[in-house]
Amino acid sequence: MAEAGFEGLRLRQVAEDVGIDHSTLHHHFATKQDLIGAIAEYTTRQFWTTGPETSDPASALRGHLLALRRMVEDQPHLFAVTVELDLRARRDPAVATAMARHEAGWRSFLTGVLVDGTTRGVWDLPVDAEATTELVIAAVKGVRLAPEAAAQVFGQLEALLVGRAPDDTEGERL
Amino acid sequence: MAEAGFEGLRLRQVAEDVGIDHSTLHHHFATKQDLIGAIAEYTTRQFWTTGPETSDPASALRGHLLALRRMVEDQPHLFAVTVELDLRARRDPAVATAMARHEAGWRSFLTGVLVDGTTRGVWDLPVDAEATTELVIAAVKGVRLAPEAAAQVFGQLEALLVGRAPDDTEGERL
DNA sequence: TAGCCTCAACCAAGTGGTTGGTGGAGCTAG
DNA sequence: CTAGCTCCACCAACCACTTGGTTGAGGCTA
Repeated sequence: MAEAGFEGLRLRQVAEDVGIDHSTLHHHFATKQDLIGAIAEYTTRQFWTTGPETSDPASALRGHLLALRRMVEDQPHLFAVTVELDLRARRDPAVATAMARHEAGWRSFLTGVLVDGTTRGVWDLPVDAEATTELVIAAVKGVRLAPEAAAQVFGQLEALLVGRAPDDTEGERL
Repeated sequence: MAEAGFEGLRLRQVAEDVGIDHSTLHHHFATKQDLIGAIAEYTTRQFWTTGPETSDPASALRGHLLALRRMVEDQPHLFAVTVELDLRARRDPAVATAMARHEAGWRSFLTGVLVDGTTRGVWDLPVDAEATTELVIAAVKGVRLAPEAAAQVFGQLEALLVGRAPDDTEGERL
């Protein structure tokens, strides 16, 4: 998937990759649609990572960004598939709902953290919670296409929001 | 293209849309590759808009963001194709070079403006030129998938960088 | 026997691409 | 004017191949 994308997704190839006949594949997934639905389901589920509990909005946001950055760098293929899914969602209702569900959770988490920070006066910038949520989501979605720039993007985003100087070479502190 | 994407791009369909036989299409574009190359060429060329000349980095950046926002809102199909191209570029060298060329120009423009602003001390935030360039590019690329959030994303980005309160309902001032 | 899981063979519907040929616009020589 | 010629855009028919999906016939374990 991550290599060929949906455009190059062939049932025979998938079957061969897992070492079975392509007709056998139909035994597990009745139609190609079902396979794709399962892919969408599986992929979005991969993002269910429970970050460390933090009551501080700033470090919560920082931790979230760091976690995303790590994921982009360590599992670029996962994000590659996500891009395919985002595109596919435009024409495939099943994928669309899976992605919408996934994104709704993400969105509410981000907005929650940002609102929390605003009420506590953590940000020293004009931060609109919803707008910033969209900004972060857009930035992450965009960086999926260029994982090598992940460090820069996340670093700068963090600097702007949480007010820390961007440096890529910080240590292991979580 | 914007509707079906590359995955659904069929020469016969394209030919029918323009009212010719599919074999005639081969008369103009020898192979499907050639057609796709032409699409990439044409699409990237659409972004050659010469913005208003400004010596002020802040308003230059603001104008750039505004122009992009307008484009996203007015020609979402154009950006839809761009997403397809970005994805295609992963496996198609021809598309990759076209996109790389286009992106290089964009990148150098952004970095130029940001560096300019830094030397003049325009930004009152820790703005790393290259990193911020990547951030802006990532945000724009991400927002293509959700044009309805364009106003929020660009507004917030502008607020963070140029330091203006995010409001979507400003007037026609250019 | 029953219930899965597996496969080879097959099918209809496309797929990109090729071939041979048609008809009209434009040019030139008689 | 017109006969002869070359382009050019066009098409119907065709080809080799791939696609997702089906069928029926085993095999394996319980």
